[in-house]
Amino acid sequence: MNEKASPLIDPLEHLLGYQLRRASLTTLSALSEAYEALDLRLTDAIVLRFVAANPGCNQGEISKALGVRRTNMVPVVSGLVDRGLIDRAAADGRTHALTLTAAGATMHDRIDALARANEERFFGGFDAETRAMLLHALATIRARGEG
Amino acid sequence: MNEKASPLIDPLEHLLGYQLRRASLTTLSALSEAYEALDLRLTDAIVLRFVAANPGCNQGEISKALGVRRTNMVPVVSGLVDRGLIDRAAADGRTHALTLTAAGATMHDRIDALARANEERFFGGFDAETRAMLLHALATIRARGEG
DNA sequence: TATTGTTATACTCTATAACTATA
DNA sequence: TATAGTTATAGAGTATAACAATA
Repeated sequence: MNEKASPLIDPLEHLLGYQLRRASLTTLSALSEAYEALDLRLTDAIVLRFVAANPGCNQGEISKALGVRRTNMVPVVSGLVDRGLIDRAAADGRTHALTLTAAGATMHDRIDALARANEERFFGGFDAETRAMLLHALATIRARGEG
Repeated sequence: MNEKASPLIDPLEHLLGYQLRRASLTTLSALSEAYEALDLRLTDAIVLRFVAANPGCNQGEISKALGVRRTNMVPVVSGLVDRGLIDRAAADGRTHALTLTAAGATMHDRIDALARANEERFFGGFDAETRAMLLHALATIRARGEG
């Protein structure tokens, strides 16, 4: 029969938007698999990072920064509180100030180590100038969507 | 009260993996909105492109090329057949050869125009050398995930 | 009146298991 | 035995509407 390795012509090869998606999925699925060892999803890890960087923030602020709906933040934060990784303290009557617990801080260190390893795996082969250029290009692309 | 525009420190700003995701979502959601005028989803458009570039291919080959499960390809192809955009002809007893109908070819032209406009919007501001560099970097990233 | 957090809900996307028919 | 297509289903992710409590 036909034994060609890749019998199809790829009409998307030159489309930057599509290649951006495939590359993004590649790095994120690898990171997601790494986080499984910590029983965390990507969003859990991102929220822990935000709380670590912004102690006392509330979940509405995190939602806005991540560009996700307020409603979808609820089960994520609640889950992290239930697991004892985040502490939720009443700030005013309707806002809760979020901070990492000691267990959350330990988890954050593990997250950071896995994320750094993932960055090294996928981007470590590029020199500093190329990485800076990539970062700048990605920020430019995002700005073109928001503007 | 606190009137800062962005009160949160973004701990993900330097992470290429995360910025890759945000940039990818930016370009894809814009393209997805553009396709709504044609009543097509992103996957529909991609499949039409593959059939256009590879007349006579089957849906298993498309699945493999796109990196999606066989099972999830079924409703996509069936929907395009039902809408008269793709023709499905028995090749052997279990394989169907897919080709574009005349309506499918017309739709493909519209898809291509919208995709080109989207590429121009998000990547047209980069010079040819930068775009080539981006494309090469993205391919390299993907290869590091598959290897 | 606007904002924060919440519940309920629905739709899309993606993933697995199991089945039929065919090579 | 392996492959192509399919069905049913379950899990994520993401969307909207509506509500209570508070600013």
